[in-house]
Amino acid sequence: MDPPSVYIVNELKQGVELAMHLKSILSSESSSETKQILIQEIISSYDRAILMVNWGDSGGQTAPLALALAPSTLSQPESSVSINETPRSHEFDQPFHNQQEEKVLTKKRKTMPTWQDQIRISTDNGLEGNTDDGYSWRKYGQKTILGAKFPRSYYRCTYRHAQNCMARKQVQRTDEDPTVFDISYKGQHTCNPTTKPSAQQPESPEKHEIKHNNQQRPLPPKSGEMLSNLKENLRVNTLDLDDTSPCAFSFPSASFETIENYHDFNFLQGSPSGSNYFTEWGNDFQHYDDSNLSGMISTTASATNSPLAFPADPQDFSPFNNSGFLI
DNA sequence: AAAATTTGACCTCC
DNA sequence: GGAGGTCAAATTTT
Repeated sequence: MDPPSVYIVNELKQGVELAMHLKSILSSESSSETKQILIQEIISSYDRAILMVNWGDSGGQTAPLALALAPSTLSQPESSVSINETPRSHEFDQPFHNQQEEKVLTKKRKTMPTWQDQIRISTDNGLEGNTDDGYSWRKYGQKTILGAKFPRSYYRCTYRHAQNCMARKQVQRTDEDPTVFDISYKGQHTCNPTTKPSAQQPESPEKHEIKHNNQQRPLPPKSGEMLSNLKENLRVNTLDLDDTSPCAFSFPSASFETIENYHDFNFLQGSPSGSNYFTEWGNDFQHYDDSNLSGMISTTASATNSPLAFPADPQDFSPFNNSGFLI
């Protein structure tokens, strides 16, 4: 489904407005920082518009999460979000009902996750806690990665067993900037957010590395709140989008059902292909690598003191809500 | 005591 | 065989 032109027009209009704003302050006393922000916003706005156009040409595939997350308002200068379509692999294994069956048929279990898409989010002040996405996660592993200075941590939804929620994410501090974290999401949250404790959720990936600040904010956040957080903390950079064109916009169409709640991306709704992920999850509960059909979203984010809301999973088909963040 | 994290072992893929 | 991902027992934290 193509994004309605109105969205594209809005982005372009915003770009124009921002440019005008910038023009008006160029000769003023405004700090160079403010100008920089405006410039970045202008660029981001146009980038998003371009993305939308490209997306529209991509044959009905959904746009990347980051596109939806792209803030339409000025954001804090120190934050940034960039989208990286980074097809890491292709996750098209056949769905199996159990591991045995899978072994019999293919002898392979797809342990290697297949991260298909990557969104880069980064903020400046490298404090932890900023990447809290509103979901409750349980760390289940850590691995040193070849060539990486810092180990990668693996998390799964706290409600994995209680609610068969197979959502996972991995976090890795980037080599270049220790204050920046790579956060990749995989799978969908099938847990019912409304049943989650309203207070205290562990969670930010980084919390494991630095356990001091601000953790425990109520979860899951209301969607409005999260959107607000996003807008306040992130800036979108649409770099690298074209590098991986073959896989760009490869999210299952349903992915945006979550996102639309934040940005009114209603045009994503009703995509024909999104309805069966859920079933697979339910049946294939036992193996860890079941999210063949799901797109992977990864973000690079450095934490800040302010919690950064981020939809961990764009494909939440939970019958309870579409946003995945309903209270 | 329960929940969460740590960490070495195990598994699968390349 | 190596790398990355996950499991699960041990340990730590709440």
